[in-house]
Amino acid sequence: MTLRLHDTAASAVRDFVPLEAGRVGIYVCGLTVQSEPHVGHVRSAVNFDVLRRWLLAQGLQVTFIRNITDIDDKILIKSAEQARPWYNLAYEMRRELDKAYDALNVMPPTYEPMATGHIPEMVELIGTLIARGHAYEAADGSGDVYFDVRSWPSYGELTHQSVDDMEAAEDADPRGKRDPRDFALWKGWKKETEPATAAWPSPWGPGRPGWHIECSAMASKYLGNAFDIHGGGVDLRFPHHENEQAQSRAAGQPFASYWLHNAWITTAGEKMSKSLGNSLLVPEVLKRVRPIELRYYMVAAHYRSSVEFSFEALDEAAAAFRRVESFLDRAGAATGPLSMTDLPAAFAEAMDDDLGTPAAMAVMHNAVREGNAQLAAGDTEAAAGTAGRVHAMLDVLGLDPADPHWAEQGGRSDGRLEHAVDVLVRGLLDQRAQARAAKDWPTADALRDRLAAAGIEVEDTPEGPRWSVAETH
RNA sequence: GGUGGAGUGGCCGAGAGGCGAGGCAACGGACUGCAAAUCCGUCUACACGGGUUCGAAUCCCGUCUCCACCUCCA
Repeated sequence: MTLRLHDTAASAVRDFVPLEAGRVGIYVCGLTVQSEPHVGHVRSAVNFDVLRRWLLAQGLQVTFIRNITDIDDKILIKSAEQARPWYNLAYEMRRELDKAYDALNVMPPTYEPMATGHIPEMVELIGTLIARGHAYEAADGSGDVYFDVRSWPSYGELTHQSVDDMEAAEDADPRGKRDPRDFALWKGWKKETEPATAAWPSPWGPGRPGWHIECSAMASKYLGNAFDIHGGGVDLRFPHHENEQAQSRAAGQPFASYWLHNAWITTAGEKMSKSLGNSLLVPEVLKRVRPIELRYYMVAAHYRSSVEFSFEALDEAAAAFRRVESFLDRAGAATGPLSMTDLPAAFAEAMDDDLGTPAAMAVMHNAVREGNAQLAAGDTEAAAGTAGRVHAMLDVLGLDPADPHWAEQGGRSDGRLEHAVDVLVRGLLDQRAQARAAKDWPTADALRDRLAAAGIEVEDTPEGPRWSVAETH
């Protein structure tokens, strides 16, 4: 069985063969830290986290790079508006982003390079491009350096476009470009409007790097001139990834072997945007569902399908996940601590088929139903085995409730608090048990209603009553 | 104008020529003092019009609708 992945460059699903057996290098474009992350941003991170976990589950050694763009036009504009240094804004937003990633159990990258920490590498790469005749200094004395698109015949290859068919740029001010499609590698410092802290020395005068060159330089620094997978959101295919590939290859590097792109989370049928307000920022959504439930929602759809975000669908996903969680809870209670067992073959096949998480989820749900039936039949040994498989499947998806990471993220169990509440609830449940023994149903139901009013649900099971905090909203 | 993607049942979401993914909701049954949970069962599909085929949600042609991207910023 071979992992197959959809490669944008090939417009097809291809067998995945690492450049070096047993090792995989992945570069994923992170964010420009200019505003708070919304759920669309973290979807990309979650999708590639699933890819990473699946590769790890195959026993591969994975080097995972996700960058931070911490200098760009928007950061400069916003920080100026807020009258604070650009690096202050970038750092704050970076911390917000880290929090969101962490909340969703996205594994930290092997390295997380920041653009401003790699200026020398970018300057060197630009120098190489100029020396090879693929880049030039702007004719207008601005200090800009541009990539010469016409000098690279395969430009457009990644996104299957021809330069001549591209919409002519309505660029009234070509700013010293030879062709309107040429893009900036280096942006000369604009003394009048930009702070001196945002300019670095270079052979072409003070300035800062263009967006595309950052990723080219950082990818090769940490992964080498040739690496396996480059990922990002669909919007990055063009121009960003097309430009990256053109630059790196024009500099003589093979660059990425596979290009993976995740689709959007949309609202009202459209790409998320700030005009929709704050409702879709990650902390906002996490007021509604637990982080693990949000992650489930994201993993339940295929990474290349756009997902129409709605709170109703989110609630449904949360309900579905609680069913799985409830099975593991009850299986654990019946059989003792659960361990992971082997992954079902159908699950592995689904994951190998371009990370078919929907089909993989279906396998997991079928196992839950089977396990529930085993529990109902009193076959705890079989149920323990099934629960072990469910654990293993959830682990690959980063959704194992037993992962201590979730407890730190405000999961349902906080040991001390739960114990304290348990003692209090047990007292009431004892009273209810007495009432039930006496067939005093009104009293028994009144006690249950009282707990319900406090947000505690009671279920009677063959092993006695269980209580849990209601998840309704 | 170019490039890429989408339209599936009450809802969310898979699949990509034949055997109805899965979940949520609803309804019926079992279980329960009543519930809850669980199990069993049931219902509603493939945007539209043609075509190919023994057979089409899936392939072909046409049409409609929607989305994304098209070179810092726009």
